[in-house]
Amino acid sequence: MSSSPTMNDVARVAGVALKTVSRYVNGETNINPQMAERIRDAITSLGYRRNLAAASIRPGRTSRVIGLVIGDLSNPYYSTIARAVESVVDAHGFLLTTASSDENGDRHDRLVDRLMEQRVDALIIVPPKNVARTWDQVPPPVPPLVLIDRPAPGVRADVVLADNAGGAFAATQELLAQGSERVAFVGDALTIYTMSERHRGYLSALEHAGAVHADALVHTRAHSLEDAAAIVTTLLENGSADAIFAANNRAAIGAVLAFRTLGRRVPLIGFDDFEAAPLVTPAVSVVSQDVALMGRTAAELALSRIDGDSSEPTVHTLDTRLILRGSELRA
Amino acid sequence: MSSSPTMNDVARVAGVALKTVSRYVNGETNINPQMAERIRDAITSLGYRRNLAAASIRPGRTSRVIGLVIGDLSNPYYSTIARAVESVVDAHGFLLTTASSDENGDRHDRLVDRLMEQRVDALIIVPPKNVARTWDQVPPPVPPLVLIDRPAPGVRADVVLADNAGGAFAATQELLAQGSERVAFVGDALTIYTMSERHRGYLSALEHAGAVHADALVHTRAHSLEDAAAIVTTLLENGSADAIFAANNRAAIGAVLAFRTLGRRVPLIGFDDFEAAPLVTPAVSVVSQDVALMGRTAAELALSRIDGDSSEPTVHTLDTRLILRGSELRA
DNA sequence: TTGTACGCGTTATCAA
DNA sequence: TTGATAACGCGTACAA
Repeated sequence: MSSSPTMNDVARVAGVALKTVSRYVNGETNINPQMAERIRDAITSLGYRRNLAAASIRPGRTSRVIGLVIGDLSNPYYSTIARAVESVVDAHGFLLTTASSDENGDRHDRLVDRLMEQRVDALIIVPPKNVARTWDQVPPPVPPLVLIDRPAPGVRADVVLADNAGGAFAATQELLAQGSERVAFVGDALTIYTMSERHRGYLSALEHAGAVHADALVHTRAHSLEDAAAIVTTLLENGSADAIFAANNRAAIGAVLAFRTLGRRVPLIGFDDFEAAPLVTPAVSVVSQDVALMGRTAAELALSRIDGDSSEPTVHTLDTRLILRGSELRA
Repeated sequence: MSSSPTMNDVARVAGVALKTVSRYVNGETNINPQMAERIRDAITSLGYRRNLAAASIRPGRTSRVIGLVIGDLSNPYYSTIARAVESVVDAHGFLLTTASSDENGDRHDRLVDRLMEQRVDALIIVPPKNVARTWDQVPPPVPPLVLIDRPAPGVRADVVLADNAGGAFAATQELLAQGSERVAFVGDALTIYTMSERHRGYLSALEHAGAVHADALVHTRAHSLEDAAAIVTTLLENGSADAIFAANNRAAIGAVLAFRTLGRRVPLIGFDDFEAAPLVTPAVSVVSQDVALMGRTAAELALSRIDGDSSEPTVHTLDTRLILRGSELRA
């Protein structure tokens, strides 16, 4: 692996000064056409390529790379965000470095530090469920920061959220409107921001309709498909619930599996769409977040901060949409 | 946004020489404990952070970033690859910059150029379906290169492939073993490497069993769910096929939709697993590729090349696995 | 063990 | 319009 030709090599071969090559490479116009041609020839004959890392250490210059820290790139929710961010920043000439925290606070912090050492121009982040270090412990300067999906304590950053409470409200309300009277909440721990918001919307809809609210109807230990399926099986067998609001994907799929095993079902609405939802029978109704829009919005916020916008940080709460496919109906 | 403190600032505040700070930061041992403490204090009080971009331009030093160019990060196939690559390279201290080509050759080449200008230590690539520039047109030096999913013309690079032909052979053979006699091939254009391999395996199984091979059974225009559904509908309505080998995800899902609409079905096996496959009725049998293993293998190859391994490039063909869930059976 | 001086590839200043 | 020279932040000979 021979070493790369440098601007100096190009200058030497073209018989011009270093700075002239720099000008040519950076597309400046005030250049003699003959020199330009000599430079062009030297570049192609040497196979010269810019060294952006070297360029980026100059004062006022940046890496034109944006860092994204999410939970797990192989999770469709996060990969949709990543792709949306990539599309927007690419259109502005930025590369995207992606990193998965696995929701582990220490790992998240390590990745953030590494990205800052790499001098990314902005950080777009999904805060980990298990926060280790808070942002006020991070010494400045910190690059422009945008949070997705969840807020984080003690940060000065733009935040892009889904209307979790509103979506849960709409789903619960729809189940009640279809004649259900005891709607169960099946989800994960309420210490998770999105869960707590969805739970809030669920309670609010019950209250709004004057419907039954019993602790036995709220289940916050559905950490896996299997957990969710077991919970739903119990709910149906003891007849305590006559409809289910599944507060995330796993809970919804678990409910479908339980229905299939039991051979009977109750009205169901899930939160967050998934590939299988329209394909199962009955097709699963969901509260849909526009995940790609969340990514695009975050990317645009990051770019405008890079551009120098120093106005107060904003919170963007994006609407959710209730997609009814049949599973919300009584059997 | 004030500017970052540098090693020089730390040296000044700590009252030591620049080089001593460099030694401390790089974890060298031969350092006076008192100086080490003064340096540590200066670092925390200033909020000093290394500038890895600056470090990387030194001769013999590298960016410790690996570039990944895939088709579309929001596609589960690619995001699984990306995550697997990320896990492996992260464990070795590398960051991962991911970029989506959308299978567009020009875009792919642009991204490759950009990543090389950023001086990534290796490139892991899924060649685009529409190749624009071949690798022998890229001037050296080129970083270590690993190809995933498809070969590319004129490259010196390690390649990681799935055994597409073998998987298709096994699927077709299973359908024949279940008593089908006219197995249709529903897929995309045979100009796509993986499609042509799967088609080859399909033909080979037919020949091996002495089964019917008719041009009317081979359909290579299933570019979307809808295309596939239409093709399968026709095949069932005119009775020309009594089993379907769906050569990719979209074709398999399209077949399921057609079955549902028609109210009847024939034995079906798809290629490449998908989230909904076990959830629909009947659960869809598939040829499964270990996509994560492909990513891990590619990452390990890249790392060993970075490590200096300059042996001949290798081709790794990973086994596929036939997962039978019920859809391969006669109704 | 610590420090000096220089170079990495690039861009910016300023004079020619 | 072009060029000589000085940074940018860091690591490495080599000397002290």
